[in-house]
Amino acid sequence: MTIPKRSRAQLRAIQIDEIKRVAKVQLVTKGVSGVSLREIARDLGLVSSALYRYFSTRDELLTALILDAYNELGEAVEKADASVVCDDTFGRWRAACLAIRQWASAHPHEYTLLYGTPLLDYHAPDQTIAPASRVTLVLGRIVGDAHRRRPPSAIPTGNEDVTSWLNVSNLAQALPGVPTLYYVRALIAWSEIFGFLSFELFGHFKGSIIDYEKAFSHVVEELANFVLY
Amino acid sequence: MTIPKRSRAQLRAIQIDEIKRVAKVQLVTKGVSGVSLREIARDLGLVSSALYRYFSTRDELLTALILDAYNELGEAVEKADASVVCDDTFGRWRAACLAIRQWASAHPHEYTLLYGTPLLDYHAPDQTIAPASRVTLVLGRIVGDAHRRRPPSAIPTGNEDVTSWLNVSNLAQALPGVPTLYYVRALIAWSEIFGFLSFELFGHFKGSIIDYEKAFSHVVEELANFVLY
DNA sequence: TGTACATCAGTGAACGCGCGTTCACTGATGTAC
DNA sequence: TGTACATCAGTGAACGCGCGTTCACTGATGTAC
Repeated sequence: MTIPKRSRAQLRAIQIDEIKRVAKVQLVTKGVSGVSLREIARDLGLVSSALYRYFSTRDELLTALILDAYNELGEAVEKADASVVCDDTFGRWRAACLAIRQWASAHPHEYTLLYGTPLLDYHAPDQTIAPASRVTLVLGRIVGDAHRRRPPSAIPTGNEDVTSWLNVSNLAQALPGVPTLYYVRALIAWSEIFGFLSFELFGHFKGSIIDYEKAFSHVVEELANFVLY
Repeated sequence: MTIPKRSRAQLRAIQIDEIKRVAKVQLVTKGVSGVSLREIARDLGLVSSALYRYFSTRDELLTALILDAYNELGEAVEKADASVVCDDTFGRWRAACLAIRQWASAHPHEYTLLYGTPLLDYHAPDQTIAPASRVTLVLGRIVGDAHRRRPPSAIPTGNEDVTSWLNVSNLAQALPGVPTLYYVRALIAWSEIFGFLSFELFGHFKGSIIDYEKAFSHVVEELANFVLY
């Protein structure tokens, strides 16, 4: 009987995963404020100070949870987008949006961690920017592809100067090939997807909507007509 | 020198206002979780148990804050709507939406209390339903008035059965005179207003928007075209 | 108009609980020569 | 291949702090007759 030997680095990685696993259970059952280092330690049969070998502060642990959540969501949406043939921009839009809702429904507390009230006294480190952008980049690419496929005659023109109130260079990067006139629409579509899901999860649609999945898919269609063409 | 005599009922009302005043300061400076009965008592020079004469539990105090916030916002929006001549539905829509944003910007923590992550272990009593509906009713009435003024020829028709996934009787009441086909659009417009404001206040638009007020007013215009005509 | 009694605001002590973080330490595992 | 030293996981006690809620009580204010 040989004991499988794991290196310190391996054991360390395993322990970090264990801590995050238990923390996520607490997140799901009691919300962010219920994530407690002392309770994690208790659950793992450790003394509370032992956790400081892995996370030097509670905020650092929360950051890890946030990063994981952004990456999970981002990966789900990227996969959904990739599962539809590139030319079918409407299908890609639909798939991406449904993937967002699916993830949010399956992980309401993680969703809340990302899109609910920001944590007080918590400041997201720069680390989180890239994972947080994954979803947005997918949506922007789809909108961009849709507009690149439009006949030039169908492209609306306008002469309002938008540079004073929108960050055009940033949006141009996120929405490649999209006419400036559509930037506001893109921002609306983007924020409406999450606005709808927040309203759904936070209970503001109670009494108005019976079947949320069906309602959301109609919303997605309306938004597609609004932003893709 | 006569001491102005106040009845017990008057003194009680004054004390309740004082407690709420201090609680709101805590709400603004430290968020909901920072609202502490013991600290309120300290601020007022009272012993903590004295507060139980006025609020039998912390949740009851929070409910009072929520009610006040809903009513403040509702009143602001009702006034904005009433300040525009009734026939000008676009003007009324614009005024109402801007009033929402103005209130949210001026009271971000109260806004968060109403539209951010719901409080854990807090269940809103039925009391809050009516004040919470005030804003929605104003918006619904404007949309309804807009549709009632449309020539019948311009009213789109569709034959999709919406009753299985929307609460039609409820929506018919909130959107008097609005064709069923527009219910989804109304829900989108409604949730987008708050979705936008949440994204703004919670920092998700950072890097995309420079002048939020101007961006919001464009959003309001797009939504008006989307939902009023 | 005065007395008797009920109501109610506020006191002070206590219950029982939670938390993040620091620090000096033991003992096992890994590394360099 | 064996020894010396450094690294690191985990311990246990402590610091210093917070909270909501209950309960028996005092003393002032209001009410009914």
